[in-house]
Amino acid sequence: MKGYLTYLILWNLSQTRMNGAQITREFEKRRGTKPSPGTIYPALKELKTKGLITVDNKKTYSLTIDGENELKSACKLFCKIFYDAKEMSEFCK
Amino acid sequence: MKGYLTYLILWNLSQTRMNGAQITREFEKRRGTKPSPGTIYPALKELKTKGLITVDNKKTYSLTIDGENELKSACKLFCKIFYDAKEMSEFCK
DNA sequence: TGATGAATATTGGGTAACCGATAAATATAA
DNA sequence: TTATATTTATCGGTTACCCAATATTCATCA
Repeated sequence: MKGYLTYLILWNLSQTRMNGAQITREFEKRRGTKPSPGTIYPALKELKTKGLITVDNKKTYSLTIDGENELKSACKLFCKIFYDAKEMSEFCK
Repeated sequence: MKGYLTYLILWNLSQTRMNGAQITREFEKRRGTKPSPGTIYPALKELKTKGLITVDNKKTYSLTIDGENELKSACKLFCKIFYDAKEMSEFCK
């Protein structure tokens, strides 16, 4: 299960502003394992380059307007692909 | 968003037995675009090699016991990673 | 102030995941 | 049967995705 990292960074930042370490902990909760710094910071850098997130002087990241729009599209696609996620959660009980 | 294909093949086969063309159509519905045959058949082959699915003489694929167990674990992980999928679906409305 | 740990960042890959092109097998029907 | 479409399969290649290792900056407090 790869490929969801960037998407989840945007999603997390849409809920609350965070720094890199907080994002890392968030992923640890979700996946069980900590993502490597070599995973998280290049990802943040790329998102910044694309203008989807911004950083303040305290290294706190937050979504831009473009980032929110991007997340919205990604979110729509996610929900379309996994439209039956509810049944999945029943299945694995 | 990559990495969910194998997982969704297992999930689809847990719902109903299917051949390669049907699986392809299922993905077209979910993603909007058809996966290439170069995507779907090697994936099926690998799952068969791993003993997670079987094929009958009509090329109809179905889950094995191992496949069902594997799916269950993958499903649990999926639900853990995307535990707030419901809020996501609200977000992108 | 200096030291120690935490957070941030970069670099250089490795490989899983997927695709396009092509070919072969199978089904459908004319 | 012949022809046409559909399905199945393989192969080579590309890239997205992520990691480990290392370096640097920052924060905290003795």
